[in-house]
Amino acid sequence: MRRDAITSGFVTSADVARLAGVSRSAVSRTFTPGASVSAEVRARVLAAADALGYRVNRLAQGLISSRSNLVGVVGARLAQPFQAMQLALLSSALMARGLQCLLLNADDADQSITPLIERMLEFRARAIVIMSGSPPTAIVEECVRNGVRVVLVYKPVEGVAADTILCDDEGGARAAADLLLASGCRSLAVVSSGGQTPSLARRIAFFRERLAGHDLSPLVWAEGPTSYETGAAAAQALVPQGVDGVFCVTDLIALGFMDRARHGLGRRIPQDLCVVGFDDIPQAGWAAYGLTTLRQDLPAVTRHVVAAIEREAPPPAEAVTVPVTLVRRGSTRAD
Amino acid sequence: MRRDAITSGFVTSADVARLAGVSRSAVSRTFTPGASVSAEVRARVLAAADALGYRVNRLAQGLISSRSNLVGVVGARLAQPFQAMQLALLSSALMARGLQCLLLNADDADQSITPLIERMLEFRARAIVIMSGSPPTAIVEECVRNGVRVVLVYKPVEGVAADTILCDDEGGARAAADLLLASGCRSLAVVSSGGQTPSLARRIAFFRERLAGHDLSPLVWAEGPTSYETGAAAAQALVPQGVDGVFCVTDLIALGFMDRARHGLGRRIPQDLCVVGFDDIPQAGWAAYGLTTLRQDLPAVTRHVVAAIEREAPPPAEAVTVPVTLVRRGSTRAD
DNA sequence: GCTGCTGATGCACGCGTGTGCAATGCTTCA
DNA sequence: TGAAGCATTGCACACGCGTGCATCAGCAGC
Repeated sequence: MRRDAITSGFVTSADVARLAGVSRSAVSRTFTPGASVSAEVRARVLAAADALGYRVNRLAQGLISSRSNLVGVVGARLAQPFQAMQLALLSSALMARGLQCLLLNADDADQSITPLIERMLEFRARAIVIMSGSPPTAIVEECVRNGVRVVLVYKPVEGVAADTILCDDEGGARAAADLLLASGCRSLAVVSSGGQTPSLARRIAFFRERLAGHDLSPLVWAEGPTSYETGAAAAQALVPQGVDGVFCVTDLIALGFMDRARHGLGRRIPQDLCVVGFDDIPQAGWAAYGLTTLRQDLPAVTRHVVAAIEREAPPPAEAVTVPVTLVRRGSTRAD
Repeated sequence: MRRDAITSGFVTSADVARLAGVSRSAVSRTFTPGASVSAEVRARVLAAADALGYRVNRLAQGLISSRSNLVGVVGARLAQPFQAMQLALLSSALMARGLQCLLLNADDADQSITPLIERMLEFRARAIVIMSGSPPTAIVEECVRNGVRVVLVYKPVEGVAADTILCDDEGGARAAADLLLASGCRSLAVVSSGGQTPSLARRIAFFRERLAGHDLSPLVWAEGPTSYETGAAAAQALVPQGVDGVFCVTDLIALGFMDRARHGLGRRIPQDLCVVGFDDIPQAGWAAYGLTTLRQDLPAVTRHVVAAIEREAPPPAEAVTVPVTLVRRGSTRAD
């Protein structure tokens, strides 16, 4: 008993072929750009397809080519401004290229994102973009072996044939240090979270290194999640110690720091305290804050990700580093 | 020439069967819960699969069952806090149920999201969640006809067998009006954006209706995108007219309004001006704002969405309305 | 020893699509 | 007119998997 196209279920190319009075091949070719079909047959097929509401089954299509248009995107803390911006830009760019964005939320994936990557392999994804979590080398190698491109955003993995995109943590941290020093701050601190991602750790390290060149050593806060609340907690602990200049490795942390310093501890910014952030999320530019920060070039990052996915050649041996830009606002003093 | 499992490409169940010395059926049954396989064969198969790095092909799996585990999620302005929260919660909930979240960014889809839904149909998605845009009735009906569940979040479509989830715009708008009146505000305004979604339009309407019961008529602002900047622009225009109480249909708008009123126009909140928002995004609770707002129960919305996807029975005739909660903070005066 | 039953296993088919190959018909050129 | 070339079309196979059906071995009960 054949499926009844009227009653329910999806219409297949065989249904269309029957109605149009042609072979199934003709239907397939009609929807395949560059295939050889006469204008007359094409018209009949299109009419029949339209009448029946035919939609090509991409699952079957992917089965043939043994590769889908799916791109797995692994991310976490998607509700936070920076990650949300990243995802919005990336999903938009992928769609523009005809790629499907399969979103994998790593929030509940304690410890390892390996199961998420495995799921993408099962879907024969064309590529996997890692925006969060540190994938074990083994699983990345399995992806590469199977022809699934892996793009690591801010998450370097050693000795693996995957595209890696980094931002200029070094230049950013140095600029932050230089600006705070130029503002006359001498009692400095750097605020990060307990979850030390490679990028955040580098920002701390380069900031400290730069200060060490001036024989200064900042207080270091590295507890709690990467959140507004962590910034507030850090301010509560550090400001009473006389800190007059802070580099927060994330804008979100910086905003929490500013709020607690001002509204809880009565400090004036930038008169009593200078604050520098990192990322340039929209809230940093809001009038209540005016946070001086290091802007990440997210469009550039997105372009690199898409280029890595579409490139045919193997990934370059070296990571791409995207520059950051200092955006001066009211949370720091003019020189 | 058969594929060489060592060299490249994905391992198939036939490869595993060959190595384990069993039939391909045995491999399939090993990975099918509840199927009949002896412990000895299962062990051999698992060993072979592990040695070869076998991963079941979900594309082929979906082809068999003619239904995938994919859930299409249509959203726009994903970088904005509220939408980002929605997406974060939904993607997490879907993953917990073993469903895949296929993200469709509607930002570049001017006018119609129909092409996006069509793409989901081609992937034989199990369900489609519309968080943004107004799908034409015709395409929704096609989804339903093909057994693809459609869940409309805040986007009612008339006369269609789809689950619809609304929030209590009426109760929220009334609570906002009542609170502003109780605070002694008499020169009121309601601020929205130019892109009138059904939900936002209802908030305006019910707010006006409530005030009309007190013989009051608010100024209405409805221009620009639903953004922080729109709130600032509205403040610039409305505050000089003597407005002393504002209902912003979105927190993001409210924060822009507050910032301009305070830092640009020198008004004190709540002494000179009371502001009520809607949504309760994280920023509303930040110390710099303390925005009184109507909290949406996003976890409840998410639960309803997931329930609608998993339900076997046809969707209920009536929309589900999720209540909102008044969260009082410093942007309004105590009675 | 024979029958009936149960669990394990393999064969073969179908899911919906793309495509190589051969056959067919038409056009063009000598 | 005949041959060659080209565009078009259908047949048949392959993609990787799940599963109904038949087969078979093992075992209990008579």
